[in-house]
Amino acid sequence: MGRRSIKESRQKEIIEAFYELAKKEGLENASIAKTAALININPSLVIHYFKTKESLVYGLIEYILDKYLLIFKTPAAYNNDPKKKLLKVIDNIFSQKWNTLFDDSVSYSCYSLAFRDKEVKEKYKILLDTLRSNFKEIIIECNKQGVLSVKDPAFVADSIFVLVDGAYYYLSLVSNKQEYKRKLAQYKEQALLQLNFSSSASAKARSRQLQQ
Amino acid sequence: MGRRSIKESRQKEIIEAFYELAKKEGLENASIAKTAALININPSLVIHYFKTKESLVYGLIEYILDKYLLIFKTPAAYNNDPKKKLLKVIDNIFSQKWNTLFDDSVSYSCYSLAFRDKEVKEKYKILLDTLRSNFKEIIIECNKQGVLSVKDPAFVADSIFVLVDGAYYYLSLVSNKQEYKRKLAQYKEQALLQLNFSSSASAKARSRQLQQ
DNA sequence: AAATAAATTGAACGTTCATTCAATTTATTT
DNA sequence: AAATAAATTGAATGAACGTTCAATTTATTT
Repeated sequence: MGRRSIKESRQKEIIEAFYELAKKEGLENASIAKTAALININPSLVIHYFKTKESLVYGLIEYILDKYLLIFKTPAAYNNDPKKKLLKVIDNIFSQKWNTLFDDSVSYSCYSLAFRDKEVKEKYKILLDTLRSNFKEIIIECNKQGVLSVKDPAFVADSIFVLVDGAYYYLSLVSNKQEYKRKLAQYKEQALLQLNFSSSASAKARSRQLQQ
Repeated sequence: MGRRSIKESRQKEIIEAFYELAKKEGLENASIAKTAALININPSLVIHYFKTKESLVYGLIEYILDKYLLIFKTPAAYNNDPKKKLLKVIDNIFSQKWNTLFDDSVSYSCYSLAFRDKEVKEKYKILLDTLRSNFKEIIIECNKQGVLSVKDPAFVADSIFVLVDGAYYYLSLVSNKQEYKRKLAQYKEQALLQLNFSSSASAKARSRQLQQ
């Protein structure tokens, strides 16, 4: 009896507000008071749902890490077509949506916490390993169906995510839209190249380049 | 006349203390008061040399960015031997010293400021471009001397730094020392592979893998 | 020794912070 | 309608923050 609990939805609402605030002003400037003001609630209500600010930040990190897995979201129709699935995942990774969603200071600020917080470090490690593992599985599926013949799927999956993380590290600093677009396309091609998918002529030229 | 100014050395001293503090407690928890306490000076002396905390952070960023260029520091004797120089630079990048110097939360926290601060963004962009450019020049030297035949030095230089940044993004989360060492060696080999330098048998195996 | 200017201190300011606690409101059950 | 429990508020706390300003100390020059 008593009132129905809305704990989970309220927590989510608060985390989302906290995230929006952190995007605008930086994680280091995102406070409980400002978060509460953003959604017109009392600061002590935030404390009621997250006992400390620390646990609010943990909530934010889980929220962010969950979003990363969205890159594997592909139409159900692709489930029996691993090649389509693989290409869609790569599209997701190098899409404009993905950029604007994850090229932000909040991700890097949260990541930086891993250096001083063992729990955060483990969570991030698990995520990066999960991303690689999921990708590896798709490659293996492609191998089975004969649309790909990658000898070491785990190695290539790792290589591609290293490429992705390194690519965005640079891309996030590129202000010129033209340059951004060009670079993004180039990195995407390099990813496809690692799988021996490659469409454009320039990609083939680069393939020769890399193989000297 | 009057007293001799020690502005520059004092500023450097303060920045270094601020950096050490930020390494231990995180940039977001590094305050002027704590910095002053660390070197036994008055907090207002910090303000005297850096008018605002913001400019102290700018100083920190410049301090950090300068350190990155140290990877190009090689024995003067290598100046006429670009191959040795190139290999030494790669050694620097993948060395333990480099790791402990730059695998820290402060670097990522400072980097994250680029998303909200145009000046910081430009400084980082210039640094990353400088790293690539310097590396490219060494490759070109190697080409000239016939010890390398890289067709697109700029492209390869970019690829290698993307690899480096992506590699450390993952490596920074690896707690297991064995795994760290193994992965670091693997990424180093991948860098050498991009240049068609490759020593070990496993590297050659991977070369075949990548070229299918 | 007097003049000078930089180095340094120390007290004080208002602001924001996370967190506490008791009180009140609101929805649901009996 | 009474009981119940969660939702929410509001006031208050002490600590830390960045910054100010005037006063003092210290080293150098004339």
